Amino acid sequence: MQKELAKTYDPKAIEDQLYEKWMENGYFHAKVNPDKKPFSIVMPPPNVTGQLHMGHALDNTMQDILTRYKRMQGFEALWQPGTDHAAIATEVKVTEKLKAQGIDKNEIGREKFLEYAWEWKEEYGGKIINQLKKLGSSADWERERFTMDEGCSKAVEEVFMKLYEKGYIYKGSRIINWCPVCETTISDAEVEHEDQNGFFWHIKYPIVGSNEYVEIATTRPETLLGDTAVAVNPEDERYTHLIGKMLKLPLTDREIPVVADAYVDKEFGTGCVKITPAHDPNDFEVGKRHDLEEINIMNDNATINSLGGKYAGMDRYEARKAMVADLEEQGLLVKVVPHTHAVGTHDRCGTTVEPMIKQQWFVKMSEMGKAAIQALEDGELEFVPASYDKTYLHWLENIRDWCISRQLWWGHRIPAYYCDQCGEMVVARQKPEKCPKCGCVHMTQDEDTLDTWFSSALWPFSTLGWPEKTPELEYFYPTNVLVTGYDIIFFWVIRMVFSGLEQTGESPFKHVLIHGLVRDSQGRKMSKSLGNGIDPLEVIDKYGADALRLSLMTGNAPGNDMRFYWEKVEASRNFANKVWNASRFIMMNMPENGVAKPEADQLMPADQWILSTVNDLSRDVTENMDKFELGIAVQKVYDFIWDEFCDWYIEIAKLRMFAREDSAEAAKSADAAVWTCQTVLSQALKLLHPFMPFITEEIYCTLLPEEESVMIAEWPVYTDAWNFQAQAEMVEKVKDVIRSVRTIRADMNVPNNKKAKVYIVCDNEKDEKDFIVMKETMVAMERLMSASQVQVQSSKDGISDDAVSVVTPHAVVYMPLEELVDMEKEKERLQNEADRLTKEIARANGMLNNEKFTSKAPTDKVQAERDKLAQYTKMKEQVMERLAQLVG
RNA sequence: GGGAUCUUAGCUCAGCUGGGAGAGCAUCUGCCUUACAAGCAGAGGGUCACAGGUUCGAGCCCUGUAGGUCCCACCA
Repeated sequence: MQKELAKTYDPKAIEDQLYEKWMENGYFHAKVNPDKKPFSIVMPPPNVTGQLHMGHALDNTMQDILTRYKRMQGFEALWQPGTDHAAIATEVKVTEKLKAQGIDKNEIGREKFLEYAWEWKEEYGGKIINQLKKLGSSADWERERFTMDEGCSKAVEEVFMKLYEKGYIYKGSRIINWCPVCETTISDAEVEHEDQNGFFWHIKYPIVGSNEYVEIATTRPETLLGDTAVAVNPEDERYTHLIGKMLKLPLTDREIPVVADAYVDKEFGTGCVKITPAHDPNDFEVGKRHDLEEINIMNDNATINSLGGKYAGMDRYEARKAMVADLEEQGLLVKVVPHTHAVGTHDRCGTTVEPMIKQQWFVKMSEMGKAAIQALEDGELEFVPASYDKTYLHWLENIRDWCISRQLWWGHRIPAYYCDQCGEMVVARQKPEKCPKCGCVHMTQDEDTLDTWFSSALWPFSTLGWPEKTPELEYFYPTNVLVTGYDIIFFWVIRMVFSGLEQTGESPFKHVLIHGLVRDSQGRKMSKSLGNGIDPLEVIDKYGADALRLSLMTGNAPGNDMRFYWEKVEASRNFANKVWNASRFIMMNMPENGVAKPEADQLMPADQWILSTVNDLSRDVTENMDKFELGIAVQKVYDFIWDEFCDWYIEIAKLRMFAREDSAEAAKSADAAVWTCQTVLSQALKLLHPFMPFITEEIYCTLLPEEESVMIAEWPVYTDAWNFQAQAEMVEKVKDVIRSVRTIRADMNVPNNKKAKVYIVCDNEKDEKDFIVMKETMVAMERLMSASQVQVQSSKDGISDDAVSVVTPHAVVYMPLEELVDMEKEKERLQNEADRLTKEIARANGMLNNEKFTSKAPTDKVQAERDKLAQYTKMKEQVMERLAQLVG
């Protein structure tokens, strides 16, 4: 019994139910299978506390498409999912939640806080995963991982130990980026530079033993308290005499030297730079070169510390204000000049970063960075699009050591232990029982945790069981593709690459498929503060997941940003509806017991044409998929289904299906048409499935009740059996004629119900024969042209002179329309056509008369041009002949 | 300061290794033709930012200019 499709397409009615079915049948689960080739993708783990946004929707749709495609191609396809603990993001949220409950994080302490954090994770961690499921994601949820689960933590510990033992991880006192609000260090990648309007304060630093002074310009006067020198360029004649002299540091009782350093730009500012080694990365370097004292003048919350004299306790900006006022009062402030400059801010909270010197843990990047560069240059790693190569290389070539310690609680704790008694440090997998130096049994673990990206850098192999040599690791690693946005290349992609290379000796993936941002309709970034975010779940609720997915995939090239439009989703939904109704129509016309595959001679040219077209389509789409041209691939499927299959083939096949009862012959023809519809549709559904999994599944299983799922169906492969070149050409000839007739009728405002006889006149036997065959086999021809009758003949004998005519490449079409024809208008139309052809002929002649073209261009291009010339010449003759006839 | 990228129809964007400019939406004209008005059939609309160059041939390759976007960068 044929199952029927609902009358209107309602995604809500099918999506959840189908997803349930897929889960139950275990289609998403991938296992080590030596009989199949592996294909694997790791999902960029969303934050446990995250909420699905358009970026996730795009990212995961692309991954799902690739996974489903490969799975259908017969690969053992693993899409490895999981979530990220997202150290600081989560810690901030948990802290805020506790605060709302009147609980102070610092009062309850680390252990208790972590309990709350885990509770939070348990409560919200599954949320985003469920949202991803709504999209149709076919990830292997049985393998879901978490960056802080036991295995991943083991991998983190292992990597830390190995890098430490190799000397790649070290602890050192360096200048780092400090966020005074989050009170933690952050890496260079987490600092966002934004131009801010500020000032240049020009300040006098008196020269000791003289009435003179040097003038320095600074954007941060409060750091003056930490100055330990003033630097000038050694070649700056204005100041050479001062080098080595001492200056009186204003507002303090300290004296500081003038040093010479090439870092100073003579042309910029006053040419004198105050040096604050403890609060500026450049000054830090200068300080090292000149062995200057490093004076930290700030507390962790960016208030001035006890070294700041009267300013102690003030916030950095408060102190700035007070100090500027004092300088002015003392006559040491020369001027204040407005100045815009780049200020480093913390990407998470927007706070201005304070450079500080602190003891932190670092990963030495030089060697691993080089390996990562090499991997790209060797082609072991490829970006799609390749333009991101430069971004990647440039970053790696300029990479600095990675600060990995964070003053947070939520994360992997650094496996370093200190002796309470002598301070000896031990880095070990297990807490040492006693100090190896003094034997003290009281060892305390380092308070800091690791940068969240330290664990996600290991994601491609930690999720597969590394450091154990698991079968999964052996089979699925390295992964094939990584899909992600360009905004996290630095944070994540690069770190995965060098970590993978270092730990496994292989790049963790071959291709990196980069996508852009989904912006709002005005091109703005979607953000909470602007309130312009579109919730993917709302889109799914209104239009279905398939419509959302299609909208995200069409008309967009890799790496490019795209804008979100509801209109586009609507268009996608309309396409879904089109597919739905075409399928419904086919099923409505399907005999109770289905149809058998017809004998080869029962297929009409039109049937062969559409089979041939879908055959070509499968080849083209596969090519695009393999090149990651997902947008182009789905566009081709869309065009095929709508334009070729629905608007032409079904319209052509309709009448044969309706005429089933007429005769035994008609029944056979109807069967052939139904079979072709069913076959072509099922092929098209397969090609569309990776993009629109739900609707294709629902239709496929209804259309082919014996089939279990389109998900596990075989991806269409080009076959010679469906190569019907000649028949395809015949159909195209007829389409030309039909289109021409329609255009003429529309131009002349001929109502649909006014049928006219149509004469197709061919001047050669081949075309005439083709049209006769088509007329005999394609019963819908008249209908598609609103013709009362179609007659194919070799001359215009018997056609009245006042018929309208149109010249097509393979035939001249005549339509006697009697009183409806305005002969003047008809002449004008023919004249326009003649003019157009004249131009075409001139163009073709121009090319062919160019000896350089004929000698240098590929022969097929030249031949194509000759063919066109011949055709246009013929067509023009026919137009002129007709014109002469009308005039005469 | 360096780099990337973009500039194509009214709007949003495609356009693969160079060989006669495309889609969706919008507009206009006919149609409720018994799968679909979330539809059907037609139509209009582009010196592919500008200027050079390479080539038989350039939206596509090269150089420069203008404008936009983004990334990186230690000019205080």
